[in-house]
Amino acid sequence: MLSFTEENYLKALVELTVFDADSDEVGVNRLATCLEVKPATVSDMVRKLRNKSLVNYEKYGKVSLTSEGRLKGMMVIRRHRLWETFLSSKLGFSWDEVHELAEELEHIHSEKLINRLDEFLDFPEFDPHGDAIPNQKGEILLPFRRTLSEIEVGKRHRISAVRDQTEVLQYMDRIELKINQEVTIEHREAFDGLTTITYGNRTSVVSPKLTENIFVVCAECGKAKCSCK
Amino acid sequence: MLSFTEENYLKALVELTVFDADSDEVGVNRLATCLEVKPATVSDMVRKLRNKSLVNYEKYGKVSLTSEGRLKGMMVIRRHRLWETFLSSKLGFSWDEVHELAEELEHIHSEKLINRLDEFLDFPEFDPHGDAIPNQKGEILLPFRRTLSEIEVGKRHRISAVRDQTEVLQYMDRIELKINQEVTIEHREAFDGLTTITYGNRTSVVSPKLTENIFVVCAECGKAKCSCK
DNA sequence: TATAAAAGTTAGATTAGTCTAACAATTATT
DNA sequence: AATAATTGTTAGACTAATCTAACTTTTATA
Ligand SMILES: [Mn+2]
Ligand SMILES: [Mn+2]
Ligand SMILES: [Mn+2]
Ligand SMILES: [Mn+2]
Repeated sequence: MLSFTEENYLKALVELTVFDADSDEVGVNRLATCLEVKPATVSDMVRKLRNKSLVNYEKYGKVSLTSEGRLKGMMVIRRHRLWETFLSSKLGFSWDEVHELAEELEHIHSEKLINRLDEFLDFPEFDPHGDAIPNQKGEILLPFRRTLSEIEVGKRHRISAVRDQTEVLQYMDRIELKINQEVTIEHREAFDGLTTITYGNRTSVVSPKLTENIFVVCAECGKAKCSCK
Repeated sequence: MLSFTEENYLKALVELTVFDADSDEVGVNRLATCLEVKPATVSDMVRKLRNKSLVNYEKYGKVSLTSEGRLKGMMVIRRHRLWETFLSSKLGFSWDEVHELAEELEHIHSEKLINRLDEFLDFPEFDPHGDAIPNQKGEILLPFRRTLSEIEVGKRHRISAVRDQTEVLQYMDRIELKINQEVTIEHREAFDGLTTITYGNRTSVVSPKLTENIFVVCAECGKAKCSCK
């Protein structure tokens, strides 16, 4: 049985090498920053995870997940996202409150519990932030993702997901920007990336700090990578 | 914030000094047995809990809860019993499965979560084993309890609660003995305590190992201590 | 390519929770 | 009251997860 700590390392590795898909391996420093511990701590820990066949790693090399490690990490994310969905849809928590609670709940070790919860929630596909929920086998829809900071001016898009960070979510609440809402970029300032967006009957000027955390798809075809005119 | 371990010590102390109410203090050995650790471990730990003002204790003396310790312990039990109720009533787990899962869930630290859960479950008074659920203030109905092994022959009683032990619960399922069922003792063998009981349209011979774990009240007045003829 | 910077490792310390083995205090029994 | 049994404490060791400080390897740059 894995400890909370080991599970958090595997979860972070999935996030760094599967979701943020530039590379399927990652350095010790990067992992340390992400987990908010010192590189020395990570060095020790990845050796331990290698001995359990959960990661590939050798001294001074990069770290990557084995298929077993990837599955274990994916299951932590499945639990996290299902609990977030439960808290939001059944207990009425707002989308900026659920992540912190799910950080604890994700470590409850019972496959039966999580599958029953999945059923109770009617097998949701997405969590409250628009992130896909891995299935029982650890499989997940991994769409190519594009952020509001990358798309061209003038074309209608729809918000599909948001990075799960309290401040982002609370800010979006404040300007009434929601998942599934259609958004158009009116103007993007080359100098500092300040962006004017319209949505519903509103117009807002927002910074890259926000637009980099919002994922969108084409409003017409529903895809992030599309060839609609 | 208390660790899992500290919470388990407080929970055990509530069980030993509040529920099993012969005395409001307990020795190190007893506590050690109950927690399945060695007395040496308990000696260290209770000193630590005393320094946090959660227990009263001095070297070679007995251990008892302070009011703060009692409240903290009671809240662990509140969480445990609410999660058991959730697992049973919403996720369809059987009464012999819920305890083990609740042992993990009881350590999720969020008062807001547990109060929302309470509301979601419609403020249940009892968990699936008939145990009262402490309220938000840590108050609990503490009925005088009498077991099936103690009551007189011939008088009708009703099962109010069962000690939460997997084997007991599974055995009761097997002989179709349920909470709220009316039971009469037909005969109790003085030699070994073997007891013949009737309930519904059945008769069973059961041992003290079972009857000592089943709590009953008078079928007429609903009290454990009654003067009905 | 030589050197500087960045990335990564190791050694030694710390904290929480546990253990065993030896010892000390309290309580029960003759 | 003396002795035995029970109960409880202490010292020293171990594991997991973390840190700091010193050191080494790899990578980037002049
Ligand atoms: Mn989250
Ligand atoms: Mn976590
Ligand atoms: Mn229980
Ligand atoms: Mn527990």
